[in-house]
Amino acid sequence: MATGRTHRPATRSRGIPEATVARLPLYLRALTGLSERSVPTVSSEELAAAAGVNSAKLRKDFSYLGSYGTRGVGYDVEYLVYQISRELGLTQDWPVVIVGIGNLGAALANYGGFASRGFRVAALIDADPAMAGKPVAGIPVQHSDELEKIISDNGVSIGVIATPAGAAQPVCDRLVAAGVTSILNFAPTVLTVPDGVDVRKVDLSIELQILAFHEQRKAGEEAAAEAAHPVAAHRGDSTEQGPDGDVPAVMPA
Amino acid sequence: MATGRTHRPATRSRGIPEATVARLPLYLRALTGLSERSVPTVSSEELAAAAGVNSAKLRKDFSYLGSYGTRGVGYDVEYLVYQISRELGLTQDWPVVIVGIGNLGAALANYGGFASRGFRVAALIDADPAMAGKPVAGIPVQHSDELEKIISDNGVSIGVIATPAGAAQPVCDRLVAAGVTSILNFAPTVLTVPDGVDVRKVDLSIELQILAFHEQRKAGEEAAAEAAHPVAAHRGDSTEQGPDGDVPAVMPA
DNA sequence: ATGTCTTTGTGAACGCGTGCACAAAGATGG
DNA sequence: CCATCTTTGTGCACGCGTTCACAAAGACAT
Repeated sequence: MATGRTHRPATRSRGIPEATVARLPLYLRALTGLSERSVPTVSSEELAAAAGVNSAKLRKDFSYLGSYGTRGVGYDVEYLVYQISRELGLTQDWPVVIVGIGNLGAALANYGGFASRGFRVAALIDADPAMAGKPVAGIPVQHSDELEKIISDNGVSIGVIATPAGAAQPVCDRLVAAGVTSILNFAPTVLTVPDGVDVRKVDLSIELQILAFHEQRKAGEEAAAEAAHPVAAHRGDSTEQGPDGDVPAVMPA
Repeated sequence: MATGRTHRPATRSRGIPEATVARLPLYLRALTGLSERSVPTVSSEELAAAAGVNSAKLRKDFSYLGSYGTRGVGYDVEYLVYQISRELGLTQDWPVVIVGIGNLGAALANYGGFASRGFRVAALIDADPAMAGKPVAGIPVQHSDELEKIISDNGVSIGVIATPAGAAQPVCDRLVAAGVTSILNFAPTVLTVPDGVDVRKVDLSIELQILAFHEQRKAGEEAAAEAAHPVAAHRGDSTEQGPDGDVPAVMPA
């Protein structure tokens, strides 16, 4: 899970479990697809398959929102789209700022998934004076000096940090001081924020490391299987290097 | 949590809980920072603070790896870096391919966090013939036709998908058929893969939506607090544009 | 109206993850 | 060598999340 919450003691906001909230966007996307194909109703089984989850889980998730289904029939697609959108707060307009317009920041500015979901890129901000005025995704980049003014003029409450690691905390502090209360952090750093501010972290490197762990484990099991069946030698890896690589220097208790 | 696992019934790989594995990269980063500053040892309390977690949790996490600390002193930084790296499989070289060299793919190719952690970008692949040969991050982009050959020649087992949503599943299928067994997916789609293949998902839009939910909730509470202040309006939750917006058309059971 | 059939909504059980609190272990000083 | 002090490693309890399994609810046909 690439999610890094920041000190909210498992608060179930208004009775909706955090895990459920995290899945609502998934359902919403699947439903939007159905809606575009003019599918009128959908069963929990079908929708669950489209969203890649268990149908029981989906039904329980929806039960936290209310009784929006019809037994024997399923869920009305349009109605459910509306209910979930409203629950997530996507029926209103969320101006966001992106700070740090490097490769990643530019990618985010160009990302279509924002505008289609009620998010509006209010401004792109970078510390490099050479970037100022240069348009990215049709929006002129503004200098960091303008940060506080931009936030307050546009009523921005959500900020995206795509700066290098070193700049992240200072930028974060300025965002918070200016009134931002939700931060999506792409910089590989642990951000410290006051109470009441939400931080979510996306870390590309961490995701890859988790994959590497499982990959290594799979390679190890495969090697063990090969040792049992010395014939089927797939993938000439290296010289056998099992899951432990070499011998641990300290014996576990 | 930007994490989307794919059908692994909470398998605790080799006794290490999934939640712990997800935190190991976090510890590793904090430790690397200490190592660069030549700090010899660190206590669980200090390291936990640097990694942004609870110290008890950190100690329990490390206990799954073995007894690598010294009571009364703490943990040896260098030794711990090595142990965690080995556990995550970062002592070996992981060639990865990035498919889909748009804004995001380019950002990933330029991302420094990969190379420094045992990952090597073996190839950049794109379906657009116009991109072929063009260097991105110093690596010439190759055409999709070469995909299978690249994977097998380089022994690639980890693939990164940064294509548009529509192209993701076909690309995924080809990657898997060619031998890739771990996939990091940035496309906003649910990927279907055979057993034995790991998928992790990073979805920028979903993270923002989760933030919007909490933001809305905060705004609602704030409004409720304001409503309570002026004349102490008890339970005025119906006419107020609170967290519910408008009145639900269906009454919950 | 009655029965059958489909699908929801949920009570209950279970398992994982988290955090507390403390005993064990080792360092350090006298 | 003994006492004290620091910090680890972990047993235990608790709460959240997941899954099962089924009763209730409604559609639909007769």
